[in-house]
Amino acid sequence: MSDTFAIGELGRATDTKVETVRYYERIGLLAAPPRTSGNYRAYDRGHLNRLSFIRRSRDLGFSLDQVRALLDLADQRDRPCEAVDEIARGHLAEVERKIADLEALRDELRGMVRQCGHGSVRDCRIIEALSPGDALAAAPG
Amino acid sequence: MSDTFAIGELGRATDTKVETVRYYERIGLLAAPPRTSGNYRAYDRGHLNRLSFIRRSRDLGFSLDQVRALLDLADQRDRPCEAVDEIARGHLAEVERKIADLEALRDELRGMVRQCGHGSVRDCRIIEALSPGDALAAAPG
DNA sequence: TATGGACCCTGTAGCAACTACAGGGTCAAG
DNA sequence: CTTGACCCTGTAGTTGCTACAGGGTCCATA
Repeated sequence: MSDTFAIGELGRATDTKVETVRYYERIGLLAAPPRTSGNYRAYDRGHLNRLSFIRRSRDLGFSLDQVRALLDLADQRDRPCEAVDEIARGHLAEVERKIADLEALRDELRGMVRQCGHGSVRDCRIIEALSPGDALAAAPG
Repeated sequence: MSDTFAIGELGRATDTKVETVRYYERIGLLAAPPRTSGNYRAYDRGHLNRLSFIRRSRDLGFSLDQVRALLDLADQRDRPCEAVDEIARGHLAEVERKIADLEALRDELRGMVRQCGHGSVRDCRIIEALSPGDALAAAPG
């Protein structure tokens, strides 16, 4: 029933390592809380909300800079939320690009793995696929 | 028609920054070439092949450690290529996992963006989606 | 009252995989 | 003989943490 809590408790409540909480404070993402007489950080519910927001955003893949911007925007409750939308859309576009890249990658890897004849490295299609085309001739053999 | 070339040329030929080439040398991925009288690195076709292999592997998302392993294996030409196959398969599984993660992420982001009513931040669904459920009550406002 | 263990503090260094200087040396062209 | 493009070494920065080392605090238990 305490209304403040120490860093370990905060970490457990938000699934965040203690070092990470201190790191967020150091880079100015999470406000420094008041200290107890023993110099322990004393967090309150506001900090908990803030950190939850940060962690959820991070889980969704927003960068720390994006999280910072989102936090700033979340505080300007009367402003139009276009900027928020833009950050989210930008991130979505980024994620979609990454997926496309990874899918191309996956297809190439699948091709490589499929062609592997389990012979010797000499005839390995994977090594071959990774080697430069006309340069093989110059390789020591 | 020179049979050796300087680091800049090597970089251009493999789409690699000069600093990156030196970095690969420093971490022992690319053999240190002989030097000219003026202490310039003098690369030959073997280095070019090696670096091409490295870059192609990196483009395909292999980690430097994986690349190192692939290079070692590629040199053991008489060994069976199972180890190569295993690295490729492991990497493929990793890529597939990443794609699945990103697709889940994308769906969540799409949902958020779709619901944005372009009103004020106060009513922003995106911010809401990022905020902890029961914690909103405690937010100032 | 002492002591043990769980927790907290600061500060620094490490991870991947580069990238970007600073402060110099080399080399070919004009 | 100077300009400018290139090269050299060494170090520090990037992102987002994570892992110590070397201490201090707090609370329960003997």
